[in-house]
Amino acid sequence: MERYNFKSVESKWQKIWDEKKTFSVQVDKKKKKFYCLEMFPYPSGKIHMGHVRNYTIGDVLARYKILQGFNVLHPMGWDSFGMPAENAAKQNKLDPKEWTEKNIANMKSQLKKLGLSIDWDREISTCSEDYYKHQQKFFLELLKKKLVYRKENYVNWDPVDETVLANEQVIDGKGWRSGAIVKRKKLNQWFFNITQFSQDLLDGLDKLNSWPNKVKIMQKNWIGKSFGCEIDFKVHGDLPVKNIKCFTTRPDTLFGFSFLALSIDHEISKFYKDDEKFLKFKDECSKTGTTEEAIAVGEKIGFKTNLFAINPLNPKQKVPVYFANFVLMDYGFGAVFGCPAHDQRDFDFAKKYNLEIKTVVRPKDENDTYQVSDEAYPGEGVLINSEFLNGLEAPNKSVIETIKVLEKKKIGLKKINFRLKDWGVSRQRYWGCPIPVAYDESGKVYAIPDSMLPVKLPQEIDLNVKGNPLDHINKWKEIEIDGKKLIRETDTLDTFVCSSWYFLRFCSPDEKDYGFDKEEAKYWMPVDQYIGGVEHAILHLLYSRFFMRAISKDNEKINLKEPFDGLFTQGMVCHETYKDPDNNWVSPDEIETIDGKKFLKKDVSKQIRVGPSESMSKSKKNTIDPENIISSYGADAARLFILSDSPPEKDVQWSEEGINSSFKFVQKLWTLNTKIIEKIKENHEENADEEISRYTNKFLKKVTNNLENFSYNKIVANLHEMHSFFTIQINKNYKKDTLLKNYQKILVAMQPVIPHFSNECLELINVFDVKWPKYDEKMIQEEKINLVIQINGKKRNLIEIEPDKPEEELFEIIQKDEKIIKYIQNTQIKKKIYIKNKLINIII
RNA sequence: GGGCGAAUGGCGGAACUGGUAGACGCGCACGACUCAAAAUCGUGUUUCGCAAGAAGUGAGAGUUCGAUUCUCUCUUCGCCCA
Repeated sequence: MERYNFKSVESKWQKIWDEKKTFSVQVDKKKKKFYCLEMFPYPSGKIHMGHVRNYTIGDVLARYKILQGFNVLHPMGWDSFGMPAENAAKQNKLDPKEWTEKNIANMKSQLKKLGLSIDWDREISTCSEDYYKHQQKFFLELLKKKLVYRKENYVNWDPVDETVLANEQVIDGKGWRSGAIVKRKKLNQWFFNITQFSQDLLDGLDKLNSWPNKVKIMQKNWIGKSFGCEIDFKVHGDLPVKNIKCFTTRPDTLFGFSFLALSIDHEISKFYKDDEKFLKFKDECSKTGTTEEAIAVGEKIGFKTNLFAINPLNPKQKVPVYFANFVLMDYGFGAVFGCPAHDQRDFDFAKKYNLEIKTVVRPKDENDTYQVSDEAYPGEGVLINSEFLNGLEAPNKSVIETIKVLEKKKIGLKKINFRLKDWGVSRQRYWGCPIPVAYDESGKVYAIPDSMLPVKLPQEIDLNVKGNPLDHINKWKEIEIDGKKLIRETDTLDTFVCSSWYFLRFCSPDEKDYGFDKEEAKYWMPVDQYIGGVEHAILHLLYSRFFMRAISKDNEKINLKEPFDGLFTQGMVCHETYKDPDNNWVSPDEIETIDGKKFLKKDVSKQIRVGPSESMSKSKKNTIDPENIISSYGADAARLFILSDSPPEKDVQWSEEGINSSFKFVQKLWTLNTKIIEKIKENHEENADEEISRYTNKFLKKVTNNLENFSYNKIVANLHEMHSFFTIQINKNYKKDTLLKNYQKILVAMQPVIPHFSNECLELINVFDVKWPKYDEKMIQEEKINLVIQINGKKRNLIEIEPDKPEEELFEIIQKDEKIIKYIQNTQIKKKIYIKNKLINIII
């Protein structure tokens, strides 16, 4: 028997798909559309296993939907702006564009080898002028709509990459790419006014029924809506300041007030701009990052002012006003009132500066003499030591009551506050989309006119300069608009902007005048199923939701809020980790297995320690190169394995044994296929036709359900079961037609998972135009049913019965059953429970 | 500290709305083929027990005729936020 030659079969079908443009689609209003999209990759040079998993999952869905008759848009593109290109170019003295294009070409050929059902005619790359031209137009549109603005702001400065980082790009006080400790720096920045949509972005989550709950919760927490109160504190002192505004979610703890803390950027700091001690303090503060986490972990330090604030509920009480490093200017008003007893940061601060710690909330099971001692008590309870507020349930009732009092006295105002901040999009980098504005001498902003778009990136640049390379190219910077000499903006846009609308561009990638065509976008949008890593749960997905709203505002071309109707977040690909005796990481292909133990290939005296399975990473050397896997096992085997071992939303463990087993399974399916083709040549009248039809229908039902529920791992199990069934059944006799028709359906059902194999086998039986096979519910009804017999809820026997037998009849059978009789003789039966066609439970 | 989720054989994982726990795969063991090995095929594989049987889904309780599934308490782990 001929072995299955995956190499020739896979390349044959890939060529056919390419040449016939099998997956190229057009708007067709007669057909229902399905937009299947996986998060597009950054062209780093090579695909990794994470890509293989992501795109295989998407491909299974896309192919299934195609078979179901949908008009499926399944595009692919490149998120091709960003720092790795610039860094690589710097190191190797290359052009970032060349480096990127080379990577794209390589990755594209790798992806093609996976046999994906991609419409490559729609390929886009965010670093191409065709793409970023439209992005610049969107920027200017947003500028007109006042959704983009410029302000001077403290930013997270990455001293290694010499760029500004968004808060969410700072992890543990370090830059997400460089790992360098982040510093504070004041810069003029462009911002997207995402906060204008805070409430809308929050409300929209409720309607996203096909999104994972956890992602919605993460976004909700990120938006961070809180209910509280704006309080206007009266202040005394030797500065010309009368009031300080604060926002607080806990106005009910005002009787525990012991200091007022200001951000070092609060406007009051202007009075201290020549105070050396203050400047020293400010310098100290800038060493702590601006992230909430850095502030929570870092030491709380303060600088005492000459001001005193008055407690609005207790005018006799005066408390000191400090500048403190834990207060952020962009939350609330850059001022917080300190209640040390019930907030841990305030507590730490009060301890350090010897401030009063007055307990005003007691836990429910304590009495009124309760006092906070070693740490703050931020929990629920009852108000104490708070005069007319005493006895109120905190915080639910007490907050509302206190706000009422403050509003009556006209010193406070009920207020909703959001944690979400505006999105700073300026990056001091070359390899990004230029921001299409210019400035005159006074700093006035001028939009670059439409006729001068796109603002192209200059070529032949020197990347080995400090700061932003664009800043150094005067020839490019200087322009003239309407006879006015202006200087261009040299910052480029955050690459998250590029990925905030690429799904729109896929609808009409060749549209010249605008980012998308009205009719095409109307047909294809929204994305029906978006698939990607959960690491983008907040940033990319929230930005895209914002951008969709921002573009839609006052736009006759589109009016859509949510770009992604369905979302699926897949798990990571993991692999065991290995270390040699000297504690160095060892890669899997440097290892040899002897008698179940692992040794270093080049020195077998050195045994390898096997560590836990962890997400594949270059630093731990536990990566597997997909290209090697595909060339030695084939794309179908790789697809089969990456789907088989775990549900798609969970992490999967890559293993040599696993891919090997999938490879063997494809061979086994081929052996079966050969046998079946032989068998089809025969025709018998005495037959097992019903059995095989029944099985096929059951199989199709399972596979269909598993496809609908993203239980792709179970489809692989279904295929194994099918293989065992047919391997045994093929020895029986069938009518030629019955066998052919059933087997054909099974081959089609394989198509989403192992498309090359399926197409090849279908071709061998001369089937070309296929649809997703429907199963017949009638054929699934069992002719015999296994009835469970329980005594006191424990299974004691299993009998085979015809369905829908009357209860009394069953009971008679059971009473004579030898396994059951010993339990029920000489005892009284208290109760019988009968679940039709399932079980009988006898209680004795 | 808060939120979300998870915990099932040696391992990855099945079990639809409470109704046969352990599908399917890996690994392992035995057997067939072979001079031998690899490959392939077959059989077995939760634990204890020769067996009949008993126990068993992180721990403990509860609801129920019946709980991996529902409720409560706890433990451990993961992710996100702090």
